[in-house]
Formats: sequence, structure tokens, C-alpha cells
Amino acid sequence: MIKFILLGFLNYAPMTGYDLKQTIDRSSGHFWHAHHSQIYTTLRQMENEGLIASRVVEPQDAPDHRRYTLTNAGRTALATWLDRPLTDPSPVKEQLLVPLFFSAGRDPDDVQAELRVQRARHQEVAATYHALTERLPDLAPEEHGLERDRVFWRLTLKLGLRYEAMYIAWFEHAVQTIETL
Amino acid sequence: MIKFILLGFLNYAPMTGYDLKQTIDRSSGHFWHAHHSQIYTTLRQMENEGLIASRVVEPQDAPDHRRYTLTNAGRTALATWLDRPLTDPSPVKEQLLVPLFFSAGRDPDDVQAELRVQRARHQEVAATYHALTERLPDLAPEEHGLERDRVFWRLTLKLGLRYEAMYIAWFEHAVQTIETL
DNA sequence: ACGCGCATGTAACGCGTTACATGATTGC
DNA sequence: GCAATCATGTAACGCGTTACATGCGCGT
Repeated sequence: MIKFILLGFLNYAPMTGYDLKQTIDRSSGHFWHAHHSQIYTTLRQMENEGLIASRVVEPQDAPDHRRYTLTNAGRTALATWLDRPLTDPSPVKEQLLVPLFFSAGRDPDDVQAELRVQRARHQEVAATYHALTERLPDLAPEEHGLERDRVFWRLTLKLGLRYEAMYIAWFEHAVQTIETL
Repeated sequence: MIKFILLGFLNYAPMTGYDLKQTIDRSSGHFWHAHHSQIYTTLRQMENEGLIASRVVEPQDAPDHRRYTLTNAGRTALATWLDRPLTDPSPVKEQLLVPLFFSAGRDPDDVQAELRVQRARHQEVAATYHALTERLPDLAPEEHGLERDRVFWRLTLKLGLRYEAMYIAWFEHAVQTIETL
């Protein structure tokens, strides 16, 4: 998966591994994140596969400072992947629900307290999504001809916001339900 | 994670690997699933750790038919794990959003068509959650003293239903947004 | 002089998936 | 007789996480 995210961003502009990490953190990271270690190793792999090419720029002494560019093969691979029919939705993995499912024997006050903490976390996440939405025009200014891209980026953020809102509402419901025990 | 799900279910009753697979598929599978291969290997591991004990029952010739039981160590491990403070919410990984994010250059009709297919899938999932909710009284009959457990199980299903409803509503929004392009 | 942000990498590990494999029992 | 369901396992692999590791440049 991360491979195609890297291809997707390199399709906008050549970038270094560090740039890609920053870009992901500030945009698509809300639905698919990656550690720098994975990014660097995947980039090397992709170069071996001929999907991207690198050039050491501004050597500034020691560390390699590699800027990666999409090759034609990479551009084709991206387009093919985007057009491939979608597979089944990946099965949900909701960490939080695992302990909750088995919490009948626990102190209800403890469970409620934990749910409240989690609710606060989700409220924070919702706030960052909101901030991200506000900053979208900076990421895709009209001069760059990315208006269309912005529409899709906004859609992904919208799902994130709705997801968090849904989750926060559910916490209210859960805390109240446990109250009646 | 699967380790604690197995501990959680074995805390209700001794079971074989196969039973556990069935039970998970019919209950907690909607938020955390497992393949039988992982269940069998994890059970062996847990037995080595002393969390569970097995007995071959009804040998009926060839295949081992192992029924696993929680040990005291296992019961303690489960209780400790349930009471441990929750960690940060696991970062979202929404497969579908990855191609969508980079779909500005694609044919909008294709994108819409795919979104409609996915919406149908999510509607099916919502239907199975609904059916599961209806069957909850069977899984935890009142005579077994599991009324309290049922409350928590219902809460997890409720989140699933809300999640699917949210997703389905977002699909409408997404399809309409793309319509305006 | 010290810490922080920039910038890049390797190695070990854990968890989960996929594929391969076997054999018994039950219903058509 | 054949397929489906019951029932159990192993092996290889892929992906992602965590930890370890290094070194420059800049501000205070």
C-alpha cells in the first residue's frame, strides 16, 4: 500500500524520502501513515524495480540526499493500480472494542473513565482534521492546477471528520449505557 | 491482540480451536477477526506460556481434538490486561481512501461506479450486523447469567452499525461531490 | 557547549495473511 | 461415489513497528 502512496506523491513532484515523510504526515497520514524507516526502505525497493529513479542532490558533505523521480514504468504502475477494481473492504480492526467486549466483569466506573479518556483523544483528532481542512488551500493552491485534486483530498478528510464525530457520539451512548448497570 | 480474545472466550468456557474460530466469527469477528491458522498456533504458544491447558478429548481415531481450559495464570493475565490503561487509538488505515486520494486524474464516472459498489458492500455488512444484533439473546441467554456481558457485546455492535451508517452516508456525499466536477 | 531539527539509514521482531496439507464424518 | 463440513495443523511471506545508529547545521 505504502508503495502506491509514494508513487502518488512522486507523481506530483520529485521528492526526497524526508519530503515524502513530511508530505504524508501533513496530508494522507490521517488514513494511512508510515514511519520513515519504511519509507526509505520502500523507496530503495521501488528503485530496484525501476518504478522510480534517484539522484543525489546538494551532497553537502556526508549524508546522501536523494531526490526521487517517477519513471515511465512508475507512472504506468500507478495508473494501472488506480484503475484496478477495488477489492473487498478490509476487515475492521478496532483495538478499543476488544477489551470493551470482555469488560462485563470489570468495575463500570473504570470502564466509563477509560471511555471518557478515549473520547477526549478522538476530539483532539477531530480538531486536527478540522485544522487540516482549513489548510487545504495552501497545500493545493489554485495556481498549481490542483483544484480537482483538492476535491478528492477534501473527501478523504470529510470521511475522517464524520468518523470521529460518529465515534464521539458513540462514546456518549456507551457511557450512558454503562451508567444504567 | 488475538491472544487476549482467546483468553476472553476461554474465560466463558473451555473450547477447542475450532470452537474458538466459530465463536469469533459469530461474535467479535466484526471488530477483530482471525484465521484458523493463527488461532491454532497462538493456542500452542499460550499453552507453552502456561496461560491455558489442553486435553485431547474424544480422540475418535486420528486428529487431535484439543479442548483448552484457562489456567489461573491465564485468568490473571486476562484480568491484568483488561485493567491496563488503554493506549492511544491505533492510527486509522482506510484502504479505500488511498486510491481515492489520488483519483483526480481518473474518469469521474469510473470513480463513482467504484464508490457505488463499495457502498453496496457496506450495506451488506450493516445488514449482517443487524442480524447479529437480533441473535444476541441466543448467544447470551438470561439463564446463563450473561445479561451484563450482552450489554457490552451490544455496545460493540452498535459502534459497528453506526460506523457503517456513517460510511454509507459519506458515499452519498462523495458520489454527489464528484458529480459536480 | 548543548540541544533540536534536518536527514538518512539498518536490523530484529511481531503479527497477521496465504498457501499448502491431511484426514474423518455426514448428507445427497 | 462425491461434495461439504468438521477439524487440525505447518511454512513462507509481507508488511509494518520498534529500536538502534549516525552525522550535519543552526540557534542560544
